[in-house]
Amino acid sequence: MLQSQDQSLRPLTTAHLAQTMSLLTLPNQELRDRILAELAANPALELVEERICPTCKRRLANPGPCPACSRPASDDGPIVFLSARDSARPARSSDLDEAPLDREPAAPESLGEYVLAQLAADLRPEDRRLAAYILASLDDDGFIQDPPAFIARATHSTLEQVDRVLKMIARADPPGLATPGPREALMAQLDVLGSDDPRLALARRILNEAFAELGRREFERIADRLQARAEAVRQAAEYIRDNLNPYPGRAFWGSGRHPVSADPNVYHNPDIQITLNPNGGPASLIVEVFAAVSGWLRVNPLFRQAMAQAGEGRSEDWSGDLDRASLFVKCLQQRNNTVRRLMEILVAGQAEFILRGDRFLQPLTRARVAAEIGVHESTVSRAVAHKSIALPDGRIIPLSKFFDRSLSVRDRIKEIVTQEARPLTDDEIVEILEREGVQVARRTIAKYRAMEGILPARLRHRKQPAAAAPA
DNA sequence: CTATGGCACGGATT
DNA sequence: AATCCGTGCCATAG
Repeated sequence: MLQSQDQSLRPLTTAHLAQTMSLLTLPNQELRDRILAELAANPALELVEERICPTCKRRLANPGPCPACSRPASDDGPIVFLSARDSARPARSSDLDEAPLDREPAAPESLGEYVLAQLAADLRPEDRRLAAYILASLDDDGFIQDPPAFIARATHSTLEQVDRVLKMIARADPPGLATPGPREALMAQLDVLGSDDPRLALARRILNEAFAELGRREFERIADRLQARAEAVRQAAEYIRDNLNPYPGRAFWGSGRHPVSADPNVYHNPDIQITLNPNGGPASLIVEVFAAVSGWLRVNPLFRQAMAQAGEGRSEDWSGDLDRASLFVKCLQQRNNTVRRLMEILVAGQAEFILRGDRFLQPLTRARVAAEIGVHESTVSRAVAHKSIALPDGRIIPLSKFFDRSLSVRDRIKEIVTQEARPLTDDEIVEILEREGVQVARRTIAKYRAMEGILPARLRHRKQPAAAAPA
């Protein structure tokens, strides 16, 4: 901790670089913990309260005018800016009235307060106490252990009331809270998402009828039972894994301390969100890079002042804090800056992909992006790693998908196969793609097929819907 | 003989 | 420096 010798110099460049790199890799969930730890340990750091843009109601993470609103409406280019973390939930007017939100965001209890604040407007006065009781009874995973009847008795409420409030809570921001277990949490999240993703219907059936098998990844067995294609089941499972979270209480407040159950089915709240710009043209997007904490960090000016006034006796102790604080702030700014520039390029180059789906992903390498924004390619690599992004249609995908060379081809292959009149061999698929200007090796088609769970031509006979029934 | 899956090499990523 | 991914070559199933 104390490295008193180093302080004479300013070896900040290397330390700066190292820390920036390490921060860059962190997703918001973990960055948040990191920031809170730093705040607690360093009195020179200060968390300044967030501001809310008066016109568009967005929470701003930086000083200065709101970038989403200060742009002229005629500008159709993408708008990329930093916004205070608030995950996939659009700003609601009711939040603004209850302005003092998580100022001290660490305490797990505040998850309840956070949800309660959202519900405040819609909640009948007589249900308020009930909601508070339920939220207080949630366990760490966000589940409610007690059966509704028990709650009703404990709070002198009717079962109808309890059910209604439970439903409201389950639809609130970390969706799926106050459900009895992972399965119900996932189903509640499906209802909230309600996008038009084709995998959604099957996902719902799987949760309903084959939840245990899903946990064991027995896709073939599920396909059998539901009379569906194994490929479709696999995709639905993928959708569940990417977009839903079986432990709604954990994802929200960071998984740092929990043993995180080796369950890979945990999604992070997005670190970035892209929405359509209602004021701009059809291709105008708003990109919000969420800050990890509400408000913005700076070196406490009072602390700096106090140090200047204090005698020399104390100042060494404090200057260490001061240096660390300003270093930390700089690193954070650098991280934000890098991510912001990265997103500018991604949105500019991949608008089609964002708006129209996997097929339209342009081939893009991290190296090219690195050259474009003038950083080392490993920097881009770190900026992309471990981050997730919410697309306008509600899908939440890892940021690295933007660099997946095979995505568009795999998507095309899926389509070709579903539309084929007779089973096409890998070589024939190669030819089709060739004619479309896409050059891939035959061997690669085989690999992609495997990835998508598509059977080889020999084994996939006719139609797609229900092919696996007879014994 | 043809369509696929296994193994290994070379470039890209981390 | 370690690892991942697209490909080419080869053995094998049908």
